[in-house]
Amino acid sequence: MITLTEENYIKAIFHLGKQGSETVNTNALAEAMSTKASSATDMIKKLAEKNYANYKKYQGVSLTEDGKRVAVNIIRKHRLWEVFLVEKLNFTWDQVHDVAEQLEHIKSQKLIDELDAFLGFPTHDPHGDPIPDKSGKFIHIEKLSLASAKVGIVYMCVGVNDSSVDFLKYLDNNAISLGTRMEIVHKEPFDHSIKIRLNGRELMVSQTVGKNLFLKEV
Amino acid sequence: MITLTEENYIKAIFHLGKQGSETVNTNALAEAMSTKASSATDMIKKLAEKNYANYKKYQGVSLTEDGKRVAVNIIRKHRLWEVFLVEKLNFTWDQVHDVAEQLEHIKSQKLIDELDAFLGFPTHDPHGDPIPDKSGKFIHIEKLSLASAKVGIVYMCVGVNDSSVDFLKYLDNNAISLGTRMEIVHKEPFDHSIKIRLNGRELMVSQTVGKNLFLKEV
DNA sequence: ATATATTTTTAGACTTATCTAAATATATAT
DNA sequence: ATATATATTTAGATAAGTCTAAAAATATAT
Ligand SMILES: [Mn+2]
Ligand SMILES: [Mn+2]
Ligand SMILES: [Mn+2]
Ligand SMILES: [Mn+2]
Repeated sequence: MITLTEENYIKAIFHLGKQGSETVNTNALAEAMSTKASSATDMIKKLAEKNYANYKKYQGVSLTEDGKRVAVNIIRKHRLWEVFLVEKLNFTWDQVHDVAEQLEHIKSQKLIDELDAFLGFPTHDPHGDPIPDKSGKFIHIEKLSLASAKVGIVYMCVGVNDSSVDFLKYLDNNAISLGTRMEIVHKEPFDHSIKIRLNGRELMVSQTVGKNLFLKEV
Repeated sequence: MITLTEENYIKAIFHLGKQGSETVNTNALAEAMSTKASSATDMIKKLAEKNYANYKKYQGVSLTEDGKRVAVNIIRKHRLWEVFLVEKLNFTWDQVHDVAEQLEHIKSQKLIDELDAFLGFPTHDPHGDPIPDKSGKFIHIEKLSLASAKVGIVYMCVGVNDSSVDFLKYLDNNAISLGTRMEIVHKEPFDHSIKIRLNGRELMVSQTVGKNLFLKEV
């Protein structure tokens, strides 16, 4: 039996440590969990005790195979629910995350299998993030950030790095969504801002935007 | 802020005390919550403190208007999710309750409003229980138990009193579901068993079944 | 009316997850 | 190499929800 809190820590270790294999610092984990380092230490010990995490004092934490399995399953549930909310319940992509944070902890194998089928076995969530299949495999599409895109080439938007409400609304306000095509017009060396052309009009975006928007060549 | 545990106690008080207005014994509440009377006492105090419950020592507990609002909202969510699971995700009526027990605690007004609309504003759950509308109103249809039905009259099954897996599977095995029509053929005075006719065939059911199946005249 | 049984509450302990403050280990700078 | 800074762990408290055992109140029986 695994608690909701344990699940959330495991998920955080997975995300911080590149799929849970790299070692994660106690402070980084505490920061991600909006808690104190002492609390993180307590939980790390508990996860190690339960064989979800590898831990040596002062040496950071990583996930065991069991821990990774748990993490992937929660991520799968989270992203499937996000698809459901957008596709079936008229949520926008900036409204789904908080609800999915709750829904991802519902325990029922049949529920998630049926939801997957009901949605037509989606491979990506509303933010372009891949949805692991039942066996835990991610479909990885190669993508690059707008910041590293090349002038003169046409790309399609395939994801976001930052899924914050503010960023997603910024994209909405500028009519950028998954599938939107854009050409890189100019990259300003001074402040790394980027001029792009989409749907005829030109738009200037900051380096921050550039780093948080994922593209692929079309 | 209200915890999951508080919500479950409030729901139990509501169900035990006929919509929360009648007074509920500490022992009955503990029994319903599968816990000890001392724990129930602690929670009753807490609910009274938060103005969800009326409580005088040794005199039992009932819900305040606030408490009733909370209870009705949870019941609304529970039953809407049950409809979703049956209508959209191929769950059978004996599979939905445990999952709905989890889903009913998800907090998002938009989620429940949109789910309601997505399902076509259903008025009853898969067990025939009424779903309160957004304002908390129940549509009450008059129904009677099979045990109190009259010989020679034709009825339609509209609900169950006992939603246990065993009872629901018993009904499945005997091809009885919501909407099934049946005529009362004979009521046995000795053990109160009942002979009914449905779809041409005759079936003998016990008094227990009679008390747990709800009908209305057609 | 008094004794007995039942119900309910209280007292004190335990678990999980959190916190603050202090101690200890590791990393960095001179 | 030693001092200083940073990161991590430990110690001790707190709050929520639970438990057992004992005390107190209420209900029932003779
Ligand atoms: Mn999300
Ligand atoms: Mn997402
Ligand atoms: Mn139910
Ligand atoms: Mn139901």
